[in-house]
Amino acid sequence: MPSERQRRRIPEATVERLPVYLRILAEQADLAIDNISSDRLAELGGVNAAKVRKDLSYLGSYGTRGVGYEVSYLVYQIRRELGLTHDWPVVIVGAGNLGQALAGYGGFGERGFPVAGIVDVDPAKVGSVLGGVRVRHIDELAQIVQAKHVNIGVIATPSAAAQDAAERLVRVGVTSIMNFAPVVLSVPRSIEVRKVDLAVELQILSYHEQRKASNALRSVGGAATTRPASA
Amino acid sequence: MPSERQRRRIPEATVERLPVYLRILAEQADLAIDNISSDRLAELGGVNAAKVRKDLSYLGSYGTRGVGYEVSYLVYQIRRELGLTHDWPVVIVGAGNLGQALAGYGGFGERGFPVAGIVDVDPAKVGSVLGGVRVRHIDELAQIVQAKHVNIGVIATPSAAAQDAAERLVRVGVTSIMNFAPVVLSVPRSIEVRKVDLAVELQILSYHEQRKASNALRSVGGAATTRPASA
DNA sequence: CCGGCTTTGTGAACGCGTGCACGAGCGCTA
DNA sequence: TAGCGCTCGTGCACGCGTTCACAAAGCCGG
Repeated sequence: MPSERQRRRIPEATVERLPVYLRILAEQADLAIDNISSDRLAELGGVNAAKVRKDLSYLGSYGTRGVGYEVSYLVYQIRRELGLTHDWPVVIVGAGNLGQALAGYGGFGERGFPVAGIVDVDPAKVGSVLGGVRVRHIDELAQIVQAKHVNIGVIATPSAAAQDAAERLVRVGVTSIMNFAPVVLSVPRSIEVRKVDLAVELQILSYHEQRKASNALRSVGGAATTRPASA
Repeated sequence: MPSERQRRRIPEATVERLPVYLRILAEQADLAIDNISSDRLAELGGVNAAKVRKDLSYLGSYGTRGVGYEVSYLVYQIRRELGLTHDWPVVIVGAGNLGQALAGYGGFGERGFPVAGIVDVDPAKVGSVLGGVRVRHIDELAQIVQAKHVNIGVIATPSAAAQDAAERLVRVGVTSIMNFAPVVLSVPRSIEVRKVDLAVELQILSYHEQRKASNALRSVGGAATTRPASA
């Protein structure tokens, strides 16, 4: 008999896909679909069916052969594994353009990540209200984090202030950081950091665009010299 | 003699790191540092030195043994490879909270991705000005894309509208898409899509937080039963 | 109750990315 | 000009992630 909580480590690549499955499954549940095959889930998620099955197998064997997976049960299992059985309040550092948009974006709270607070160094910004949350001074960070039991911090400051923001967050006990500033943060190894760098994403797209362009040029030039006679 | 343009394909993993190197190198150039070793670059970028050298070797061999890399030349080479020798105008679809923040965020233009236009379906939003760009109706998408030679589109719509936005973008000739909506887009294979899903990022952090918490619990419980007598 | 159909779960092979280790090459100094 | 120290470039091995392919297992119709 396998141990009930065989908490074997889940590969990082799988962890990154589980939220996608979860969203799709939740949508299916809303459509009153209570059973789904790995094939269908793979199609909706844009991935390989074998990968879906292997990913889900890390949670335990919750499928039924010949039938598929029970949507609601799978939703429950994924939510449990991702730690989404309760809310994770987040604190946003930086009330500039991006910080304001994040605070105003309702999607966070809906998905279990309510904005516990937003702080800024600039006294001029303190006091204004964004998305129902009042901007407070960064010196109140510790108080917010402790009062609301915040574990996750979001850095939405300019690049120059990001490292300082990270250090403040770590100092007050935050252990996970989502960083929007285009800098490499230096933090203790125990702190989990996810970076979201829009410029990097655009530059990757640029690379592929440039590649398409130069390939197109080459194939035009190459066609004249390498095209077979009439095959 | 190796061909001058041995355009061997660059691994995707490397492509994703080149923008980071580029940013660091540009910073070093601003500090009047004109030479850098792979070791130092690795340290600043938070990666392995061997990886840096291997990544850069895909661009050609532009380093000098015993010395390092010439910063300005490397900047030039990376920019060339990423297709950053000229601007790539982008068009933003969706003038909601996020679209507004993106348009207002100056970082795009600075880094070579000027906002060529921002469009929305909602007539009430059309006409207002965000970050110096007037919001136009989505029916004008084709006109904007053609007039400004846009190849890259940014989807900042609600989930329900994202697929339609993607199809419109593809139809008017956009071939790269950055998607902020939490949905899997269905587009032709030739279209490059990068997704940026904030909820997914937070859920990944949640997983690690939950893991830390359950590990802490287990080690406390386990210590009571498994701690050796006095070893 | 049995045979066929469907779909899961997973062993195994493959390919990509990472990191080590070291030879090759360059500059500096005496 | 010779020797030395430093750093690049890369062959190689290892590990992770992906995918195929198939046996195991459940459902259903006759």
